[in-house]
Order: sequence, then structure tokens, then C-alpha cells
Amino acid sequence: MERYRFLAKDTVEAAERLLGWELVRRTERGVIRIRITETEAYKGGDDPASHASRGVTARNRLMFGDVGYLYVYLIYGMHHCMNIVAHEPGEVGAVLLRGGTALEGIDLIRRNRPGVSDRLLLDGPGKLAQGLGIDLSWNGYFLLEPGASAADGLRLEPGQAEGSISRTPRIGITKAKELPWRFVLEPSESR
DNA sequence: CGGAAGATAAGCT
DNA sequence: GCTTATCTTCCGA
Repeated sequence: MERYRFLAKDTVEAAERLLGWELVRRTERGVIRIRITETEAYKGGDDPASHASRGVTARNRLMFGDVGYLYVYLIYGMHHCMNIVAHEPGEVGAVLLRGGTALEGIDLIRRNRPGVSDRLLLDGPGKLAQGLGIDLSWNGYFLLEPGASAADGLRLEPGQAEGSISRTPRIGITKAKELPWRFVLEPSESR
């Protein structure tokens, strides 16, 4: 699939190009569509902050595998984080999805995150996963299913990156924190 | 508004 | 045992 080829490029480049793409979550209750607005790149052995920096384990094995799969893990005992496997052939890496904005089905997102005000719905990795209803059972899900109309599940679809992209160091880590591998899509009209 | 601290479990040493 | 790609609440300005 040509339009997904950038996922087989360098992980840092893939992280930047994922900004503006959309995640479509189809459920029995309806459709949730969000735009990806914040990403971070995590690579392999040369990236000490990465789960994959010390070789293959049961948890991180997806980062060593084929591109376009969802890597989900539990952090701090209670939050889920979503990553998209992306790296050059023979390399290792994944892109952490740190945030998004709701395009469709915001009532379903509110149902997943009761009592939370709208502007805080999806502005963090754990919040994003909770808003979309993603947990560990989604680990290893393939996001690039071909075909015009998706069935139940989760899909990655092209979208417009409107606004300006800023590049910053990654957040919430203690190793290699100086590497500017975080990308944020700022809307043209500032909030 | 901003900073600080607690909750809670998988994975590594 | 100890650390961690976090979120929320509580506190003071």
C-alpha cells in the first residue's frame, strides 16, 4: 500500500509524518475519529529511552516486527499507551501517540472518559488510549487493513496536517531526554 | 493558573 | 526489590 510506505522509513521521520493522520475506531455504538496531533519516536538499541534498547522481550517484540501494527503496553500500573510500529527494514522502532483531537463521535469519547472536560479528553498518551477504548487486548492489531470500508476495529487513515509542526525533546523520560524526537501539530488558530 | 505527590503492575536486575 | 513512554487531585497563589 503506497500511502503507508512512510511507515517503513526512519522512525523519527515517520513520527513527524503521522501528524494529521486519523485514527478511526468503529464500535457497536458508532464511530470515533480523531486526528493525531502529538507523537514521539522510539528506536532500537541506539535509543536508551526505548523499550527496545535492551533487546527483544515478550512485551516489546512488536517493535522488532512488521510495520503498521499497534503496540500497546501498560505504564505506571494503570495507563495504556498506543504506539505504531514504524522503522526501516531490518531496524527497530515505534511511534508513541501522545495526543489527538476529536473529529467525530465525541459523545462516545466522553462516555469512555466520564467527568472529563472536553479540552482534556485526548491530550496525553494514557488519555488517548482511554478515550478510544484501547487496552492490552489490542496489542498486535494491524492498523492498515485494505479496503474502502473498515469493519469493526481500529484503522489508520490519511488526513490533513493543518497548522504548524514544532519539534521538541521527548516528555516523561529520564534517558536521552535531549533528543528532539517529539512532534506537535499546533492548530493555525491558537487555542 | 502551576507545581507536587500518590496510585499501581509489568518487566528487568 | 526498584524503576517506569502517566493521570488526577490537591494545594497555594
